[in-house]
Amino acid sequence: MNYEKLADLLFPDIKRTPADYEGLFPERKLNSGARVTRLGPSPTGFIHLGNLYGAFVDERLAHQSGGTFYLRIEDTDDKRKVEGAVDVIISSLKFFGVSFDEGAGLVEDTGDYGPYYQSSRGEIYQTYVKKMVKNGQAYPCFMKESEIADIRAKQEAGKLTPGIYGSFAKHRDLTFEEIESRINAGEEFVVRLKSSGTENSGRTFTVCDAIRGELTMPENFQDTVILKSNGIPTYHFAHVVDDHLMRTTHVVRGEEWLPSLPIHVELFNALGLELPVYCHTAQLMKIDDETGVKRKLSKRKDPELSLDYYREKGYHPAAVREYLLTVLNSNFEEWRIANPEADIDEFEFTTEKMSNSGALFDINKLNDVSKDVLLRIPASELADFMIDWANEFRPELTALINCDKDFLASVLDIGRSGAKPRKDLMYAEQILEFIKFYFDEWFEYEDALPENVPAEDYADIIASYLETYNHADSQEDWFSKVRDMGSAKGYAAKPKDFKKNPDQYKGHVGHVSTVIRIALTGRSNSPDIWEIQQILGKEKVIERMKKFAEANK
RNA sequence: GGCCCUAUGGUCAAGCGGUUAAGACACCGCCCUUUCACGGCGGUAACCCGGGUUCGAGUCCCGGUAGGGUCACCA
Repeated sequence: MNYEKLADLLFPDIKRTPADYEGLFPERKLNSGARVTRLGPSPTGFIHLGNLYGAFVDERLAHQSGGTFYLRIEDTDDKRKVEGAVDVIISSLKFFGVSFDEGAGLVEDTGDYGPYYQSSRGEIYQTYVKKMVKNGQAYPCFMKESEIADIRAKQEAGKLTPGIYGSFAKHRDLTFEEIESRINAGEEFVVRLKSSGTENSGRTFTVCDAIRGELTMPENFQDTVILKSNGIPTYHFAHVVDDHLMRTTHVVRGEEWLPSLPIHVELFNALGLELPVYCHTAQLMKIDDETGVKRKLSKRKDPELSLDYYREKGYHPAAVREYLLTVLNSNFEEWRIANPEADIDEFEFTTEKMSNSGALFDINKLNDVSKDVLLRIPASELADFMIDWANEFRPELTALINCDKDFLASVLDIGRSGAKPRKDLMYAEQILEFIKFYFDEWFEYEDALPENVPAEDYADIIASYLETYNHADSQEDWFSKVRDMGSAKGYAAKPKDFKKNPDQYKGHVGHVSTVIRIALTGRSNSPDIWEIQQILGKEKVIERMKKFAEANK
């Protein structure tokens, strides 16, 4: 077989050689130790927490080392393409603090290693495929879908390893004349790798994975498709060519790629290219609602794990990032405890500290992390965040959107200063519930009055309260008035007194406060009454008291 | 089914041949306290199983078992 002639027959229009591209995309000029990483999403228009988790690794690795992080769109499959998906990917990631230095962009690509859409790189891939054909490392295969299905059926029946390899690779040794006549007859073909491996050869290879350490695997023996009949490569081939030409140093991807690593290694070797450092991340998992079984996050099944879901819920991006980092690097929490105020970027992220078993997504933990993260964000910023959130996802919340920002900030800031700050705030939707009673539009009596307070006391307590109410009172003065008023009506000044002698009192000062609290907030639980009153203002306080007294005459 | 990865409390996890087997979240109790939250103290709860190697194994080796992943002209 004259492979050179074959290569020209298959790719008459490809005039360049790999060497040309080597010159076009020279090694990057970066400091030693700088890492080049990439995110290679397929534009399905859906991006979930697991994607962000992976993207975050790429981003940290590159930016921590003074390297480059770029975006490459892996759109080699038309069926998966969704209009506008790239915009969603870029803007979602950006919202969560992951931004690219180079690559596919909203308006246009940036960077010297493009194009960054695989669909625009056909000629490049074909140049490398042509070289492999020329070297006798790849061959055209004309098998039809039905033929392949038949082979598979036979293999399954005979309990053989499925796939196109060895004697199942029927077109591996077609003669030049046969190939030529099929092509002249207009037959479609794919190009397959002519694997140098054989099944059960016992030959293995070893690669060093930055997360998992040394991995030893059997050699590949499948004649995998590298170029589809439409002239676009499969993932395997595109990965090898692109990550080489774009000079990626670290390939971060999910562990689901581990089984195809032998293919990639054989391709790198066949092309005489250096292997990147692989970082196969463990997947974020969840318990399947129906089966109760732990499994990796799925695009279809888990819409609640979509990044949009967290945006809609109103999780602050900093909280999501911080949560992801606690899952990603086992020593992060320790570091955070030691450096409570430090910027997240100061944490030194390492692949070695990454877990290699799949972590279950834990909403409890996210919420807990979020409380601390929000505490570090100034109230005015949180006010902006709330308003932005409402504008985007809850436009019907006009009372919030149009409220006075300073007012909102003081509402959000309640009890947050001091040695033991409150940690009430987790995410926008929850915060909204938490602060709703400040707004007349949403104010309502949600909770029941305390049982031990007789109904005839309700209005009476409020009336007495208003008699002595002085908005300028200090917190201490205010409370001692409440206490005195309660005592006069037969309520213990201290809860302990009531507990000791429950028969001597109607209740204790806490019950009296609860009546006031409900009058003020509609709820039996709230932050400090005095502070709320200060925020609401004198008129509003009196108005609410009167309203309550009226309703409980 | 073949191959690959993984295996410490409910969850996330330290641990690198000798520890009373950390810590965080969740849960429970107590304290603080006018409610709630915060905070403090305490508690329940774990090395998948079986063989080796070793004076000694969560830790090393070999078998199982379980879970996950993967076996496309999808990525």
